[in-house]
Amino acid sequence: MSQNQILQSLIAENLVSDPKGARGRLLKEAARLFREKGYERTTVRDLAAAVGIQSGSLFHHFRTKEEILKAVMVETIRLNTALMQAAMEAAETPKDKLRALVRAELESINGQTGEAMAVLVFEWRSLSADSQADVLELRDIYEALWLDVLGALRDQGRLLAEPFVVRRMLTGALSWTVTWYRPERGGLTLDGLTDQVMAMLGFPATP
Amino acid sequence: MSQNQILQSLIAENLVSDPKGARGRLLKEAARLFREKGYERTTVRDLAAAVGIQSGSLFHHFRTKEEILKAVMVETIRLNTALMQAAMEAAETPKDKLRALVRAELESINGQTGEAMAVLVFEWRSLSADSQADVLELRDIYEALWLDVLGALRDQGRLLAEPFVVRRMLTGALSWTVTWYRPERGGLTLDGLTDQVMAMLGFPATP
DNA sequence: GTCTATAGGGAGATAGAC
DNA sequence: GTCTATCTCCCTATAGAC
Repeated sequence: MSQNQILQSLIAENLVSDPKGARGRLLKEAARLFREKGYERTTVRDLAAAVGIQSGSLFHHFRTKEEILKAVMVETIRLNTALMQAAMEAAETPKDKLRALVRAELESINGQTGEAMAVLVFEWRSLSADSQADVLELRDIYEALWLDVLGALRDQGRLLAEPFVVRRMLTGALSWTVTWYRPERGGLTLDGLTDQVMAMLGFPATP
Repeated sequence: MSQNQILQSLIAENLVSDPKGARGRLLKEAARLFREKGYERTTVRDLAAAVGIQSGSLFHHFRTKEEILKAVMVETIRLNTALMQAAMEAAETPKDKLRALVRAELESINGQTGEAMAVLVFEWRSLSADSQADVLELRDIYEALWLDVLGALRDQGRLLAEPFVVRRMLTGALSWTVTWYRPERGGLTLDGLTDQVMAMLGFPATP
């Protein structure tokens, strides 16, 4: 399945909003603004203006501003879990699966859903404790994918560190790329960056 | 020089505030609150209450709230640059120097200055563009230390990836530990965590 | 150097017309 | 489903007394 087909099927199941609809467009703009200015500095007036309505009208779609933040995060995790699963299925060996996961996460962070992924990392504290608990449940599915693959590499003796530590280090390292990686400025492509991450972990690029 | 001696000499040079003085205590509380609730959600009333004064009195010490954020960041970088330099001087080989840097940065992030280090990472966007430029200058000195060591390892053929990419990955990975690493809960000591990071990079622990 | 009091501005959210 | 109008609250920062 292509990335677009995955998105379409999630929309059909009502797990993520159609980016063409009113709700989907708002969430997309919200992700952009939250990433750019931070959740707190983004006002409901900013959000409304970004989709061309008045601030009062927002509250027809969402009860509170925080509900918007939560929706951005929930839909992002749902989409990316599906993308990761698809990326892994195409790979055969644990090493190839790891590469697929790294590549897919870098793509999530630096591609179309990058703004929402950055929000997930940097605006976490702005989410209420209750909402955090809900979102964490979804995250566990996603993390299990990684731990399986890293565990297999560890069993093969090709990974010297503990899988759960490596996963947490990679979470930080890959998320952080959003602050510095600029593919459009030339230099490093997404595949090149993936090669660098694999090389850092001791897996030389196979040309 | 011990860590405490380094701190004392920076205080003597007026490069960081004495934690016992009024300014130093405020900055320490500010770091704690900014880390806990975020800069935007922390009010000047919160800051004042944390040191037992009224909000209006704060503005006798700092002209604006943002000036407090900037001071937290500047003093943190100054202290940590000095700590890193000292940590490196004690090591001989590039590998040992890398370990010393990793250990020192993990200690900065998870030790006494951890709150301020986390603020540096997570509240960056809350700093005005002008202040960001000032702080970035200080950061360059700090980063050069890392690139020298990673470059030496690369020359030795013991590092497969590009030094500047590895440094950025490590910045993310090590900063991220602040969100999950809890030494007091047992399990992993700071040295153990350092070993894990080194192992991840392909340098087995030497017992 | 700290206090009290308050100015001045925006913030999130609501109500009811269309 | 969007508009206008507005409520209420709380934020940063200032002023002047002590």
